Amino acid sequence: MAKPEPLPGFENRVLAALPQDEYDRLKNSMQVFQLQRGTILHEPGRPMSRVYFPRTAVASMVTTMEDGSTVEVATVGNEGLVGLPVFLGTDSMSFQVFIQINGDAVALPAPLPRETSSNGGALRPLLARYTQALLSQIAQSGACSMLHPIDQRCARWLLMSHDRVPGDDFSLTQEFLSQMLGVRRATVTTAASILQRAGYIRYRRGHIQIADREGLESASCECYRVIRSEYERLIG
Amino acid sequence: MAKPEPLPGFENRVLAALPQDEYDRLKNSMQVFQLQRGTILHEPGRPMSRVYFPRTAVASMVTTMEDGSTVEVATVGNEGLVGLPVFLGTDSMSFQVFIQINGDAVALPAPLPRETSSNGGALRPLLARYTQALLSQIAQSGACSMLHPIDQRCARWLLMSHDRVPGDDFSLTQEFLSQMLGVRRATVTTAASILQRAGYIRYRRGHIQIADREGLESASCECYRVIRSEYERLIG
DNA sequence: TGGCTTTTGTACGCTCCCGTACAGCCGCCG
DNA sequence: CGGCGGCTGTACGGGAGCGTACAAAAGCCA
Repeated sequence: MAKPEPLPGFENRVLAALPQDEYDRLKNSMQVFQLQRGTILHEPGRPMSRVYFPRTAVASMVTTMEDGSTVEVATVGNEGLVGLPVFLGTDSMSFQVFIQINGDAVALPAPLPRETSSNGGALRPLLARYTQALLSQIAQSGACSMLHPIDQRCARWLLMSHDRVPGDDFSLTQEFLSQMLGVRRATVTTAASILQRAGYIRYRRGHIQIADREGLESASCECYRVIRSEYERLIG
Repeated sequence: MAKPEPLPGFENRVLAALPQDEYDRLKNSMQVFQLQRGTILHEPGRPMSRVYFPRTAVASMVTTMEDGSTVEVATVGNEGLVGLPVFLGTDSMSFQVFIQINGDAVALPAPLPRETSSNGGALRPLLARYTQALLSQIAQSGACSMLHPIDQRCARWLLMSHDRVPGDDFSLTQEFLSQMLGVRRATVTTAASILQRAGYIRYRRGHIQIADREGLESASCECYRVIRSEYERLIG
């Protein structure tokens, strides 16, 4: 299962699926943002003022518990968008969303141009199918973290990021990864060492490189394939 | 946090939120099913022929891994429906859905009457908000099972079922509950004993009674409240 | 170049839950 | 009313990951 081909100009896949005229109509309202790791795109409960369509950036949706511990519930990259609630009838959701991997994203203002959000356009059915794909992703990764050991989940996470990023490497600390996976930093160190010793990845001080993608896939659990094929079925 | 008031006639809450005329238009296509525990409402990948709106029945969405192990990803009762994909643009999803607690449900044929699924009606925005609530539920319970000990999760599960069922008791074996929570049956026994000794629940041979709801809530983790308040915000 | 900060490696005891196994018990059905 | 099958209680060793702690190395900045 090869890494997905990047779109020309590293476009967002949802926007790229729009018919030309609809895309053109939206173009005037679009704004491009360079986003740095840690930038917060949405705080739980706060109204959203923009909808972000990542191009090379990758975002994380996380829940925060009362004791402060956090877990990632989903990854959003160029295959999707941040701001589904805007289409689902509210203007906020209960997760925090922030940038995980530096890159850029296209944004639209949150109360979208009427013609776009109403029926008849191509955007709405696209978003509906993306919603279902996201739902599957969240469910599958939830199940995954209950049933599969940390090194497999680690491999899965790296593959999913790799799919959403231009090259073969990106910046990432083990500390950060541990928060995404909901485990200790030390646990990530062990898992990553295994993958590194096997030659699947290489990393040094906050920077990681996917060296052998096929190997990494073999080290991951089935969940990577399940999620990916669901995305392909629904929005591929 | 008291148990939600049952609707008159134990109606499904989504259908009950429809304006009278829209409800009446659908009424002709409705069919009532008595559903027994174990009845399968949807197999992964298979096209859905009906959309089910549970009234007193409760259903579970589960993922099944390649090795056969299963985990519940969501519970659906009178607050929602089984068959969202029909509204999201496909006709199937990647989970299995089956009946968890005996009861009845109203069903509509899967390619819904056109006037209903198109825009302008009251149903579609309702479903959109339910979709978001379901998404939050799935995400929160995923995070929950990573971070919270089994007895708290057990209490949460019981509360969520209690909310969706007419009385204070329902039939449930520890074996079944263990599959829902993704743990060993023996682990459930220990967790349930704790709750029973505290006087929160009473059970005997496949039958459980909620004896002290408030106590049970105190034994549950925050996730119950989080999920419930998100439902109230979105479709309350 | 040298020092400081950030990141990574590793260790140790501990807890929760697993896998497995078996015993006891309830309640239905013959 | 007795047996059988399904449900529940309990036990024991094992393993994965936790909390904590400290050391080493890599890069940044002065």
